[in-house]
Amino acid sequence: MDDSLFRALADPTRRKILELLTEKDRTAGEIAEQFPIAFASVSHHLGVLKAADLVATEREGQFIRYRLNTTVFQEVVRYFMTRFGGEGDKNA
Amino acid sequence: MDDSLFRALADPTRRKILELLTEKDRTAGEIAEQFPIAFASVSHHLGVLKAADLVATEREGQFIRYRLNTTVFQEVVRYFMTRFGGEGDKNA
DNA sequence: ACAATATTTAGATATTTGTATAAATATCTC
DNA sequence: GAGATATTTATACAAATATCTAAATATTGT
Repeated sequence: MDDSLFRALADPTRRKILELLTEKDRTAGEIAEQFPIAFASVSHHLGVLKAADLVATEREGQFIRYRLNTTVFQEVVRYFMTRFGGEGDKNA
Repeated sequence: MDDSLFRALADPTRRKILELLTEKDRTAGEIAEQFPIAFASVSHHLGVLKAADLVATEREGQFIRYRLNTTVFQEVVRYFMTRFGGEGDKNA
């Protein structure tokens, strides 16, 4: 299991970004305006998430649209279920 | 979802400790000797895991025995499944 | 090509973190 | 209680990280 994945998940801002992307795909700016920190800082977080393959991007004119890469989340779930008891899903 | 949980999982040594505890409960010393770092450093990691409630301890004479707290792992799985697509288990 | 908008990259800084050594605490045995 | 073993806590330090401001890059529209 890739180290960058868990490190990416370790930051609350990044987890919040992921949750925002659960609702719908968003541009970098739309994401950034949800946080009290500088745009450049959010951009850094987006880079970390992308490096961990948790999100993917697509340019759309001037904008860059971010979306979740759900495949990787399935890998995370699989990691936990296979290693730490497969009963975690019974009443999820 | 608690921040300490994901931060605890972000370190590869700590994840390895958790995997060791999957096999069987172990004392701090048994865990520490599996790693090339100082005992005190492993002890620090154990403290982080315990603070995140990922492991529990029980004193056994001179020894302190560590075991997984599987409940918390189920919470992690639930976190991912509810937020990021519940299909992650289909072929786990 | 220029100005405006969207986003990332670069450089700087303060905080956090992983590790080490040394000291402290707890338990056991004699 | 003294000495041995097991473990944690304290302190220090180097490396990693989150944030900032400023500069750079990319796209659009005039």
